[in-house]
Amino acid sequence: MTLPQTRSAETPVAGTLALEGFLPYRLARAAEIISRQFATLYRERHGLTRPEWRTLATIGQFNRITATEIGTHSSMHKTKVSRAIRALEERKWITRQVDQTDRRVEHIELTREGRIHYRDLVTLARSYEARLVEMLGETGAAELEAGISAIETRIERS
Amino acid sequence: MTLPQTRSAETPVAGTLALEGFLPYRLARAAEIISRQFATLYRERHGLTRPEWRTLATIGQFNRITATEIGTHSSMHKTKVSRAIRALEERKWITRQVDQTDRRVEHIELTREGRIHYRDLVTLARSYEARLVEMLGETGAAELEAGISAIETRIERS
DNA sequence: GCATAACAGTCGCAGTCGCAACAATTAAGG
DNA sequence: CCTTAATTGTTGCGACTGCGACTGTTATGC
Repeated sequence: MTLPQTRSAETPVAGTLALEGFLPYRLARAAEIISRQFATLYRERHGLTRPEWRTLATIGQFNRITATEIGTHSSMHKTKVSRAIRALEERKWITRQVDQTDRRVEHIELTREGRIHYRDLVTLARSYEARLVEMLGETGAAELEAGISAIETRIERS
Repeated sequence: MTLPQTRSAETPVAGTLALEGFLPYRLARAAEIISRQFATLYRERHGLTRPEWRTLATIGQFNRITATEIGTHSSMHKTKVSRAIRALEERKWITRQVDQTDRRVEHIELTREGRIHYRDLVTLARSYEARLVEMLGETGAAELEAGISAIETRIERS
């Protein structure tokens, strides 16, 4: 697959918008390319979906955490988190225990097996990120990070 | 909603990956924020979904185009395009006519009504993009574009 | 000319998504 | 207390998604 090009057959029409130059489209497309590429790795290697990967990454990062906190930290809707947690629990990669002082809350931790997979995922993630930076070049990667930082700090979320 | 923070309650654990610093995650998140923000505009104003917006934008850009070309240009799966085309046709924003020399192919054009909405969408898109660049600052926006360009030119798509 | 492959677009289906509603529990206000 | 509001996590549901199979058509190779 190649970059979306202006069709060879016809010329763009005046008074129009060039989709391939429109920043939100380009950003969405770039993110999707990277996301899919990385997802292929953890899907093939661990059989995880994207929500499951994010959930596992968050649990591993904090060792003991609640579902709501996972959602906040990984920018996922609570139903996505809930379903990912259930899937990871069924694989016996995590356990939950109800908080005794507030029984609405469940604390989630990795099992021994979960920790093994998490460590491997961290390695996978680091190596993919390194490969990505290498492909983009130091300059390109730095610019991308700076641009993303601008979004993170300057855009108010809906 | 605020940026995902390291939880105040606990400190990150050693040997882990910080999701909030992981480039693919940050990129996906940034794209989603922008995408949602812009989608709110065209959804509220024209009642379009994301695939419909991309499809309409592509048809308007080329004036006369086929479904396959729309998919290539807008990076969308052919079923997504097919369904978006049907929805736009039901609104009478587009028409299709079968190519007489190759009857597999359909040429799609905007109707008068479709063109009216398209022009408004172009204005909406340009003003959102301008607002976005303003929020990011000239530097931030330029860096973001450069980073995206690096992805577009250096990453081979799956 | 005929069989086979390639291609355009559609559709059925199973999986995923987010919203709204929900049960269970705790917090807040009088 | 006791009522009402807020919070945590789950679930039902309708909408959306991509895959593979399909129809109809054109291109290719013998």
